[in-house]
Amino acid sequence: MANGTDHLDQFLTTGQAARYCGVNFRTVIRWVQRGQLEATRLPGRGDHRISVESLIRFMQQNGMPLPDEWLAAKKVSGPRRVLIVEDDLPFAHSLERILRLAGYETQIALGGFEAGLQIASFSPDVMTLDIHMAGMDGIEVLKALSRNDLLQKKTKVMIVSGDVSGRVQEAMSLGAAGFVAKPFQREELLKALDGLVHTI
Amino acid sequence: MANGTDHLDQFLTTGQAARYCGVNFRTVIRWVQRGQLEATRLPGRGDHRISVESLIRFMQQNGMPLPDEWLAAKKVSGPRRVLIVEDDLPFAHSLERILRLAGYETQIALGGFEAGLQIASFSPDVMTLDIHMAGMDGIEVLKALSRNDLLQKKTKVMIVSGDVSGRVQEAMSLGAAGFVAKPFQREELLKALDGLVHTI
DNA sequence: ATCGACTAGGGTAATTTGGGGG
DNA sequence: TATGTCCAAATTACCCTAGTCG
Repeated sequence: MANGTDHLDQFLTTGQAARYCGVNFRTVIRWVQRGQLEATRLPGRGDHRISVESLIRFMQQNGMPLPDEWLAAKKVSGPRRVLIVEDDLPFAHSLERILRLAGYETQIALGGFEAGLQIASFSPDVMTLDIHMAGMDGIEVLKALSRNDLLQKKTKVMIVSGDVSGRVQEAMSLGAAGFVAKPFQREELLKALDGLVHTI
Repeated sequence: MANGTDHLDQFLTTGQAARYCGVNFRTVIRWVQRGQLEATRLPGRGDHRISVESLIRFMQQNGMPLPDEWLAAKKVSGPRRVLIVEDDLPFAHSLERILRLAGYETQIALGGFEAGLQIASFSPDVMTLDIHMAGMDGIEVLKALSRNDLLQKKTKVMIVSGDVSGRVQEAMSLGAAGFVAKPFQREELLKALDGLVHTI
């Protein structure tokens, strides 16, 4: 236990997590108790075990620098991932082409249900959302994200829309993080996305 | 070796169990000695063998996260989970009441996007799907499930609908596993569900 | 400047956990 | 690789102090 690099680098003790964060282990315990950091407890004394993924998420959310070893070990995401939610397939593909050329990983969801599935499996950093899709309501997506406490937590929402009417205002007030009007130039899109991605 | 996928994945050594729990193998031995974790001993040196079921029970009782492989392999049993996809909230609640009284765990999704999110987080055994919802198309949900290779794999789909027109036929041909016409009697619903659940 | 609430960290004793050599 | 035993290190809960912020 004097050892910091155990056989199990999947789970960390409070002391190890504390060293990574540069704080006292009591502080880590408080983060856990406040529900800011996820941890499980062992039977017995109730020791905490913190998964590396949880800690990385926590540190990224709080703007803490990640240890170089993790960056080197690629435990931390490489290219940013964008989920394109769009029922107009040709348009989705053109979006995809632009984003891939710019170095993003992309995936396309043709509807709300698929978007929900892929949020979980793809864990995108950003979701572009057309709020005028047949068979689904972008506003509902935002509300559902809020209900499930996922908004801004992991995935930011960028509205892509042809109208600039009240619906966009509504979407922004519901927690969307960005907006691009259709039609747009390649640079506009990338600039807007870049702005979002660099706040993660 | 360190790998958990041995010839015999039914019984684990202390070391394997320890890796799953994120602790040292001595700690596992102590849990066994304290009677908190069930294990059998081999003749000879007295090696411990821990059945996967015992370990799952132990981990669940102590709120430890189970490895994804086990969740995917459905080694984890428990009450059957039903995801109710329904935008008519009063009706959804009455469905929920019936199912909970029958011992199911339930969750309600108010739309397609939420349904997608919850399929991932809730891992339901069955999803009841109204194919006539405002703002979403049940047929699209089935198609999306197929596209993502999830149909029948983990979650079966039971159509709940008021019409018996061609759309239901279409849904069944797309891979829905069951059907209940609205309005229904409590027994009809449970019987249909029971049929599905016991084929899992 | 003082108050109150909150946060980070220290000290202690009791207990659990983990390491080394048999 | 696993076990039993002994021992050292780590962790916890509890209480306390100092610093911060409005």
